[in-house]
Amino acid sequence: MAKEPNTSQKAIAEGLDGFYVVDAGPGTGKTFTIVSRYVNILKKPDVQTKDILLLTFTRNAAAEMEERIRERLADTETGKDTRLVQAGTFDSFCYSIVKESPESVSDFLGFSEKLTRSASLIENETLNKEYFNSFFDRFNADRGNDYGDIAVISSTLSSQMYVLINKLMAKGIVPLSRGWFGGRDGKDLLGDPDAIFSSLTDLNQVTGERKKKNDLIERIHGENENGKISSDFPTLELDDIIPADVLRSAAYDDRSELLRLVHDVYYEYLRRSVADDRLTYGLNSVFAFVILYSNAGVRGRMSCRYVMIDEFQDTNENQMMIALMLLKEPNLCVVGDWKQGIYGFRFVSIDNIIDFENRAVSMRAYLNDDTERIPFRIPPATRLTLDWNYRSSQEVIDVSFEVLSLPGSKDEVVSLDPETVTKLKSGNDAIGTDTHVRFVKVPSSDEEKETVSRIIDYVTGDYTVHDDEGARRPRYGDIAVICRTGSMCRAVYDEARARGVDAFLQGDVEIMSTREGKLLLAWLKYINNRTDRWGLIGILSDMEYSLEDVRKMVRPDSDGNFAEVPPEIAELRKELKKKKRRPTDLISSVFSYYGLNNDVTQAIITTLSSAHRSSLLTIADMIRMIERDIVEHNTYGIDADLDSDAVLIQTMHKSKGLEYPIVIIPKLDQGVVPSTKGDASSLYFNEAEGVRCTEEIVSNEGFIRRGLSWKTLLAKAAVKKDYSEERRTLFVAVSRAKQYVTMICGDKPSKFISGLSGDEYLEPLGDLPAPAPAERDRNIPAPVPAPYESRRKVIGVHDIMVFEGGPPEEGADEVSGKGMEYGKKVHAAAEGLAKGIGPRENYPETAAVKEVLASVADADLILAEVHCMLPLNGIGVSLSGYIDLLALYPDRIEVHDYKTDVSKNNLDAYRLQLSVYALAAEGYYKRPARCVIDFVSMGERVEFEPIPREEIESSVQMIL
DNA sequence: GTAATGGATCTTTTT
DNA sequence: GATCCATTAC
Repeated sequence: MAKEPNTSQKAIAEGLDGFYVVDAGPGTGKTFTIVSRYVNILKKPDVQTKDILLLTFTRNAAAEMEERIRERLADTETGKDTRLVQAGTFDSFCYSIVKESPESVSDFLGFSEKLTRSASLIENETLNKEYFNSFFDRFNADRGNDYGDIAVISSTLSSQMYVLINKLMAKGIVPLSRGWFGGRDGKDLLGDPDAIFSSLTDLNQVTGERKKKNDLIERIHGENENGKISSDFPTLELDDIIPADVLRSAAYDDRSELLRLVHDVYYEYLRRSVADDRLTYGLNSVFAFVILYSNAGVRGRMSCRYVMIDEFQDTNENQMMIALMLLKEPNLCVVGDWKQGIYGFRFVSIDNIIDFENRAVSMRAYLNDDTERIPFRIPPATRLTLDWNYRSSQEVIDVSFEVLSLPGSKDEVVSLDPETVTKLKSGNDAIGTDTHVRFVKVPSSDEEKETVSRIIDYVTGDYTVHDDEGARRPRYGDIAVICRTGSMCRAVYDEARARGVDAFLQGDVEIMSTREGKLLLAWLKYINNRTDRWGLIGILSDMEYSLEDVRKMVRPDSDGNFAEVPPEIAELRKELKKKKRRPTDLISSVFSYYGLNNDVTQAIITTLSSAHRSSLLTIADMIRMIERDIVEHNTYGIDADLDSDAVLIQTMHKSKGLEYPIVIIPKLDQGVVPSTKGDASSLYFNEAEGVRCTEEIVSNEGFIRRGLSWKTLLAKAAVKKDYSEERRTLFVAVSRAKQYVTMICGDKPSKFISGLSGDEYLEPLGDLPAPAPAERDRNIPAPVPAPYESRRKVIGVHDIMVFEGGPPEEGADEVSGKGMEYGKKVHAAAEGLAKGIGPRENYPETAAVKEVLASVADADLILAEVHCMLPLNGIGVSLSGYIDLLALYPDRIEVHDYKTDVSKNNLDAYRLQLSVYALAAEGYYKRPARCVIDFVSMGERVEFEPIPREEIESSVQMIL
């Protein structure tokens, strides 16, 4: 990366006021430029950190951005208070907007129920779908009859309804008590019937489309024979043209009943979530929008003079409107690359960046409809382009750009406006001639094998990798295998492991379907209910008890007696039952009984304990959650161990934002890249068609049954395939590479690879043997031993606290004299107070909390609800928890924790808890910490020094 | 040129 | 079961 900005970087970093759209292709030094621009803005005499807001999408990107800004600010004299750099993810910023004025949501939507500041954001999508599911069941039972046939169909399509509603949220379309807000007052929900009609007309007339039309007629007649099509579709011969009135009724299909249903389900879902004080990411951003729209005070407090947004191609319409309302002055800089917009299926639209000016103008008009929310005219946007790529060789860059104009099927015509494509120049001069793009064709069954052979070839053959330290031979860690699908990733991974090639699968794994998941499930069932056969059977069969023995234990003999359960198991059950209220501890204990500690157990523990933290799961809840995950094939990410020298295997989507010297892209086969899959849902929403359902209730000759809507089938046929997003996905994959790219296809090469290669392919390498570790380049450090044993266990602080008189009540976070719900509310109010937000309700404790805050008013930095981690290296454990209040002074730290207890019975447990926080804070801020327990209900304060690390370690060991 | 037939292959998921 | 493409048939 250039130390001195190049001309285009400089132009962007120095254009400070006004609207800017920055086209930042891969490897163009985007972060560097944004950081420079940030510092330049801050250098202006009248600008403070609070005036600038920097938003991105991933936590990683936000953290990196913040870190690099801090680094630069440390070297730059700005004379400004730089403690509060505002850089974060869109979602976290939205969350803070929601916390700013949760009650506005109800005011706007007309609910009597109120959202509060202690609303919890549930990240786990399984839980969210389950919640929606039970809400939807109830809705259907109570009100299903009001919506006729469509409710009968949709009642079985809960998860599709959930997806649909989430898409509407992403588009900023919100139901009001009557009608819709956003989406042109709901008109968007009908799609574009005119366009549908005209392209349906083409089916009759345009050659090449005729076949599609005939297929459709055939399909409908076929379904008709099964009685699945309503009788109003005419009988047609294959070559007949479909009458215009038939096409018209398909395009302009009256869907008012369906829309009314979707509206009411959506509206009641919002109400229910508000009543339960429960947020998802989708709700969080809709509510943030609603609050900003309806509450001028919040707008005034949260808006800034300068806003910068990174990865702008990934914003949805809702987020763009939020961004506009966050501006005090017309100073907005959006940075992104439409060529890397690959999240269309999440209703992200690259039009935000491509059509930025027009969108901004029409959004402003819309948002300023009745009152001024955006206090300025949208200025003409300056478009700037970063044109030097410091990552890849020119050859790699050229091939990646070529992808953008390749048709995905024989008939597709790519319309690519050359104006919008800026060719990048390679600025990575070190590479020289050490670069290539290769194409290989092998029999389809050998694609994994060839992929692994190509990996081996790269680490053993005559290739040179150039990095900061100079030139050297490639090693496994330089290589990434990037696949379109998760299943191909797994296939390559299996082959690599089988051949002795170190590889890491960065994928989403069905963790609950593994042996680990199923064992845990069995134990949870058995703990929950001793007579749950499936619990005991699961445990015993894993222990290889014979079928006969198992049968005797779970099924009574003729006298009604059960055979005795092995004492070891019965004993363990007793032990585990005690940990019923500490799920993290319970789960870890199950795994440690089997000596299991690996990526999967790690992921299971993290998943379940974070789900527990946000919604207090009981054992029965966890059982349901695991079962649902197994049935629905739900997957969870597993963390990469980036230190080890291993080939990384990941999907194209996951590869975004990363770079590797060598990239191998296998399975460029027909139907795979580009993927020819469409949306298979019955109930769906897209821009062209609007909300539609492929199913309907059909009555034929007196029979009433669930059939297919021919109108929807026709409308679907009217939408042309567009492989643009597939092209962009491959563009992302190829542009990850710095030097070497190998693309592999099977017997049926896709249009993409044949277009790039001109159908010239290298011969397969066959079965290359993997090098023995010693034969690899001597420069390579010895391979890291299997990381499994050293994996760190993360335990919640509460799991090591021992309370007087037994563990706290079911689900309680901590003991509290006034009950756990009460404690939670006081904490939430205290967190609000710390951030300068007055409490909505006044608790007797509020005065005490204010006093505490007053006592730390002179601190440099006050943080509320800080997550902290204390690594205990001696025993391979990290303790995690949340600090209520952290006050940072130049020479010391104060760690506070509020307790609503009415006695000091649990002082020892709290002493341990705060000591963990204190040591964690000391480690982070490198200065001594003191602990303060604020018994806010009793109005007392207990101060002490943290207990030594060794004592904490031994407390942890007690529960391991 | 353009219908019919057969074979192969079947998603992606920041917070 | 949908959908692509290549092959065959006319």
